[in-house]
Amino acid sequence: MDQKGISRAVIKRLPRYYRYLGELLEAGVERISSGELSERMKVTASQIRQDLNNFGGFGQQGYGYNVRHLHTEIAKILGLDRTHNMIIVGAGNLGQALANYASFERSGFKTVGLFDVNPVLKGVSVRGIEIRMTDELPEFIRTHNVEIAALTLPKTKALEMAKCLVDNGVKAIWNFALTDLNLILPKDVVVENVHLSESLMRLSYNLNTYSGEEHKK
Amino acid sequence: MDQKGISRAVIKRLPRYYRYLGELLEAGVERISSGELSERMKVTASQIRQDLNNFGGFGQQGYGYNVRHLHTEIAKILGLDRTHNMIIVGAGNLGQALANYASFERSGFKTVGLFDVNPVLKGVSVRGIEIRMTDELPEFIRTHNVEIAALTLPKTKALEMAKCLVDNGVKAIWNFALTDLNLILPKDVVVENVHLSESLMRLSYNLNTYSGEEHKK
DNA sequence: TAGATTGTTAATCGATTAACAATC
DNA sequence: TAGATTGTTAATCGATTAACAATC
Repeated sequence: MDQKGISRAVIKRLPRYYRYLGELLEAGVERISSGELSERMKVTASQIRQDLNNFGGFGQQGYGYNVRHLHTEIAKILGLDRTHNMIIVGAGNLGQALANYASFERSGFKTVGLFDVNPVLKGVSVRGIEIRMTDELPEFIRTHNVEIAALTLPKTKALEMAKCLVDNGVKAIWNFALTDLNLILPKDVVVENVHLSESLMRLSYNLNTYSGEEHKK
Repeated sequence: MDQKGISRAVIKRLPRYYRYLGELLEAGVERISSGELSERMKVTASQIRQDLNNFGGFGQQGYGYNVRHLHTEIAKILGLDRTHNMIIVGAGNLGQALANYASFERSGFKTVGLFDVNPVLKGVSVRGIEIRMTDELPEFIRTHNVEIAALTLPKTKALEMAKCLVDNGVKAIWNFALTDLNLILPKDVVVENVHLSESLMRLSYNLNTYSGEEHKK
């Protein structure tokens, strides 16, 4: 259950495997070989086999992989076989957008609370979740078994809030603020960054570089 | 101006350098050495020097890097020295959240239009931008010099819409839909994916793996 | 059994780090 | 000039791909 020393590159690819397997499952496909999957996903079959074998022998020689089984196993690896309670801290546009995203719930990420510092938002409901003030956070975290906090606050407030969350038992931060929380928080707190403006800059770089140019290869 | 063959890993780091340099600039720091910067950013000085030297010798022996100059140069590399017109296709929660994000504008990404298929949204304004119906897209793209389209539609509609956008001259897609557009679009169209649910799954994996465990090193 | 396809080892490729000569 | 720090080459490390023996 506890896999250590698996490279970040492998982990990054797992959700994509999971997605393709889900689609195959829906399409009623029972088995798939690494070769077939590699064609669909445009990666090498070798990579698929190497990646999966980090976690165990999910396939069978001469047969390939059972789609349903592999899908279930990857779900377990990613922790999608159980529910994770999540709160969203910062009920601005982005925070509310996340609260409205029903699809996270389907993967087991349940939004149990929505918080903000702005008193104007107090009591406003988003998809049935009432916005609370941040002074209620410590108690709420303890009483609601909160594991994950999505941080959708301006960078100026993010660091202090992150510390507060961690002090009160939050184990994972989904960080949308443009600051490197991981450099400041205890090492056992998991941080996943979504830095939208950096993503947009990479897009812009590629636009600069490839645009107008004939694509080689 | 046209850098070819620069690795994706380097590009991924550039926006972060840019951010740190911006902060130094604001703090009034004039010069910085790779060693000093490496300490702040928790990367090796070697990596910083290697990365920057892909684009030219921005430093000076015995002195280090001039913060303002380096900041400006990275901006140029990332294409932040000019304005990019962007539209947002899909005016749901996420689309509206992006439209409200003023900070993109500050980096030169200007939201000039907001589109949806839902007639209920027609004419609604978000931050002064009126929501239009998607049948107006082709003309709008041509007349407004649109380079970038943010795709914030459900996956089912994303592919068809992406094709339409590209047919009408969009060169870059900022893709929030959970589908691999890059596998289907022409190779000279730039795609940058923001797959939120995959990000959340990686967070969940790490939560599974590191939680409770004493951190080694 | 013969054919297919995995699991796994070995080879290659690319990215990171270390070292140091060049030079401001 | 002496000291500092870059730019760049060489060494190391890690990730990807290829190959093939194991096996269903």
